[in-house]
Amino acid sequence: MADVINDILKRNQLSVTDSRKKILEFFHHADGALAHADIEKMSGESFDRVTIYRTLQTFVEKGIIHTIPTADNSVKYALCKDECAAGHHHDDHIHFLCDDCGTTYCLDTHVPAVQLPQGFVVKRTDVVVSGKCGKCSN
Amino acid sequence: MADVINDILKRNQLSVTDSRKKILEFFHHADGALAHADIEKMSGESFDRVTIYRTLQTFVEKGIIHTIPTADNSVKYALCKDECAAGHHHDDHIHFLCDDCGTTYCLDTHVPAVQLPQGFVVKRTDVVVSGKCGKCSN
DNA sequence: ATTCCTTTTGCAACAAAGTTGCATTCCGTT
DNA sequence: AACGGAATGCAACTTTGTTGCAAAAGGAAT
Ligand SMILES: [Mn+2]
Ligand SMILES: [Mn+2]
Ligand SMILES: [Zn+2]
Ligand SMILES: [Zn+2]
Repeated sequence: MADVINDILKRNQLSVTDSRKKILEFFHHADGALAHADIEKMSGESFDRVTIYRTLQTFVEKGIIHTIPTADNSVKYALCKDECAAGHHHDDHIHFLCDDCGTTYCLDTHVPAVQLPQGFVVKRTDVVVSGKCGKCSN
Repeated sequence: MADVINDILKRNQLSVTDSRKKILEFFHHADGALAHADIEKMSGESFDRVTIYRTLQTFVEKGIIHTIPTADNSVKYALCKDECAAGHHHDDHIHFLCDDCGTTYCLDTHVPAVQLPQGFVVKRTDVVVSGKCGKCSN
């Protein structure tokens, strides 16, 4: 486990620090996506708020995690499953936000190709579905 | 013009106030979606920041405008073209965010039906595409 | 036009979220 | 062990969003 974490950081030319290891572990243990606020709560007094901001930013830039837009002004983050590299994300899967339990899922469904007007160039497509997840719909 | 604005408010059982008229006009004149910050800049000293928050919230509840999630933690708002009523939005079109000019477009393309795992119930689907718009891609 | 009641607004105070600069500490290498 | 660059913590600050309450405005009735 510790090896996996270590590897990810080294592979991305990032020095292995306590905060980075801890935050990466949070993502690995989490069953859904995490918001900045989630990490802040989980970490308690371990490290500074600012460090979390900077770490998340670094991870996104390196292609270790990706962002998930939500309708309520709260970006969430999740591990990139696909082979994402610095500056080149390929997280073309759809996301699901459960209105009940609040969990954000990365689903295996690929985002569909969308039809756009003449001249529009697609860089990124986000599909965010909300409703009730499997656990909450019964 | 003033009549149209007036009608929308009355139809939704909202009293016709300066701020509501002005904000509705902003949306009608805008070629794209507007963020809270945009409206604040446009209105100058006309009315209070809090009024803008409350007005946007009211308009969303009444089905006059709808929200558009973005990856950068800034919700945008646009007029509902479709027949949306209080508590029942039907804005099932996709959105496009231009990375160059910042404009957010409501496109006429309908959101696709997405395949979800067993037990997942869909309430809302947001498709947000980003890249370069027609004006910026040349 | 005046009155009356309800809704909306503005203000102030506050809370939460995010940013920046800089000194200190830590990491990786020599 | 020592060094240099990168990461962290802290403080100060800005921006964004929320809440309570008194004043003002809107709409309906007289
Ligand atoms: Mn994902
Ligand atoms: Mn729209
Ligand atoms: Zn759920
Ligand atoms: Zn553009």
